[in-house]
Amino acid sequence: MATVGRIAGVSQVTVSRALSDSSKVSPLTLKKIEDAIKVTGFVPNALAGALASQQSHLVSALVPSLTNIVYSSVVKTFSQRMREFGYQILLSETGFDLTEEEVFVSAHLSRQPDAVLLTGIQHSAQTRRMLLGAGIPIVEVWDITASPIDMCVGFSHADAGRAVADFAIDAGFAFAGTVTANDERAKLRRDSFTNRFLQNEGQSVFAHDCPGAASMGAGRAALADLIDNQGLKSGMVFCSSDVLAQGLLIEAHARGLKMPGDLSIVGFGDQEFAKDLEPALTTVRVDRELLGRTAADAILARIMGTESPQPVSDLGFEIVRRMSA
Amino acid sequence: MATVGRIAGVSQVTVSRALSDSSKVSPLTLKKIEDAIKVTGFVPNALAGALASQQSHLVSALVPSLTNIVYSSVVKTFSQRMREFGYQILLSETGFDLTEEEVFVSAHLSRQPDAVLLTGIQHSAQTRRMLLGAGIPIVEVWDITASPIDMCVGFSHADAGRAVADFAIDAGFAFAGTVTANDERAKLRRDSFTNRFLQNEGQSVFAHDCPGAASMGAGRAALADLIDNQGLKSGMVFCSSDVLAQGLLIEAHARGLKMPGDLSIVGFGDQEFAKDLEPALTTVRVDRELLGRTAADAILARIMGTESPQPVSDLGFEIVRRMSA
DNA sequence: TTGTAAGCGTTATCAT
DNA sequence: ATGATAACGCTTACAA
Repeated sequence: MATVGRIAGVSQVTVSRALSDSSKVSPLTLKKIEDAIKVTGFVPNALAGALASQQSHLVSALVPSLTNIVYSSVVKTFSQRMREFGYQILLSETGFDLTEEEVFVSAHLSRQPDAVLLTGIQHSAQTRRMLLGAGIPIVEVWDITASPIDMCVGFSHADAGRAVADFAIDAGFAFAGTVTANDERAKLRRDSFTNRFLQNEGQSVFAHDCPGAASMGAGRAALADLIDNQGLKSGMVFCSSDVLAQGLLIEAHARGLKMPGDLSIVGFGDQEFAKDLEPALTTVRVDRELLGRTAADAILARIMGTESPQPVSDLGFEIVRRMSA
Repeated sequence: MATVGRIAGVSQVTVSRALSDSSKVSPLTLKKIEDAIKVTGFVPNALAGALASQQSHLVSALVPSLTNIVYSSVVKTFSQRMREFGYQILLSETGFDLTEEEVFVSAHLSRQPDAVLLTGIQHSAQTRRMLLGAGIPIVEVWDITASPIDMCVGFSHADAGRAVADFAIDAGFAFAGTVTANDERAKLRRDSFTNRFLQNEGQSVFAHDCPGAASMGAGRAALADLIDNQGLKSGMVFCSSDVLAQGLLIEAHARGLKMPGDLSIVGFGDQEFAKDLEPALTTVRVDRELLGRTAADAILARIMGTESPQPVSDLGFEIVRRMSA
């Protein structure tokens, strides 16, 4: 900046002003400064700027998985919205591990982010403490709780599980199955589904828990297990994700099963491909774009300080009935 | 740090030393400092540290899409590897747009990253200039060129297209089709496939270019177009991604087509689900984990300065023959 | 082993 | 409208 100033014939501060608010310098000097910047190829040092202004324009985001579109799509809209306001995203993958998350939170916080986006409402005590101590807007997404660290935007997984159970009961199923990936929120849905189903007419629920992440292969294996080992003969199976459900669909096809005749399948997430499956997948829709945007807006509202954002926003969900169930 | 020092009864520098290299302070003072840190809940300011040391321990990564697993899986392994060495990732989505990329490069560079990861070898002149001027390791992934900005790791898309054409010729197909998403590298594969196929026994190539990103729905629509509008009756169709190929598979099933009998389909990427499709998908395997790790290692080697990394590494690809072709 | 002093490249506060 | 000066919170000589 000093160099740019020297070339433009002004002081370093004037260059700083020109860059942060061009209306604060005269048109003539602005022009000279712009020229000097072009000549030198000057790129401002945002680190120094952040240090001096106490505003990093950096937002930290922690997700369980970068490769799971369910999470990455939220980050996508979140990033886009934050970017409109000049924020960049420091992104890390915690892998569903609270201890890892703690390490990342600490590392991210040291970069002085202006806000933090977390996935889920389960965090270690130390994580909560650090976050609270940072004194910046914190938003937890994908779930809701009456006592967020700061703010949260999501929906009730317990409600979702129950809603699918009611759907199954209404459709007259006596038997059901669950196929669940290794994800806390998925387990929550599974449990509330099972409880509700059994409390109402449901006779029994066959359960298959996938050891790792959701994948089509895991879905195929799950249905094979349910049928071959657990003796599932008919009914509706509730999968913790559309990808898993797709695996079941393929395995069912391979076994010559009719859907929904012999077997009904319900997914979760309503990913783009769900409607294009054969049969089209009945699933639970969650508006992930809205999730990301709402999270961003909650943070922005707090940063701008104009409107005080509501601490918890329940975005709900919707069962989309298609052909598979 | 000054506060921590005061409590521990030492100066601020000593605290800095204790944190950066605990062996540089006496065990006794180290203990006192550690206690003081615990009491105060002190978190070092990485911004100030980076400003002073000229080392941000931040690495910038630019990808076309966050939600396309093909790119996110590379970022995943890249991040993991970089993290082992204490680097964090500033990630942005450029959306296949060179002008957007330029804006992001400039924004990222202002944060003084220690290295940059770019996707592809096509960049605006201004982007190249800024990157070169930054004087840090730059690695371009997913493609190779004899003249990278700094380093590149990937494979030849032209070679891949030709290899699939040869595969088609060897299998005796006279007719072929291409289904291509709106991605420069995919178009490159399509063109070299088509040229090679026609130069050798191939009679004609039906082409469907998807307007937007790859999706299952786009794949279904593509096959419908190829058959209903373009008159494709048989042959092998080369898709620019496994997701697209999956869409073709589903559409073909829905039309009662036999595969590979009536139609043969080849995907690209060998995503996890490819082997679990019905029929299992013949596709081109690219080792994305290796890609991410190699990119990270190239950067690390340059940063450490011990071994001088080779500027371009060709990781190749492999046609995985399964049932669909 | 520890401390002092200078400096990293900005922004903020006051003057002028 | 512009400039001088002091932070911002660290690291890196250099000194003790």
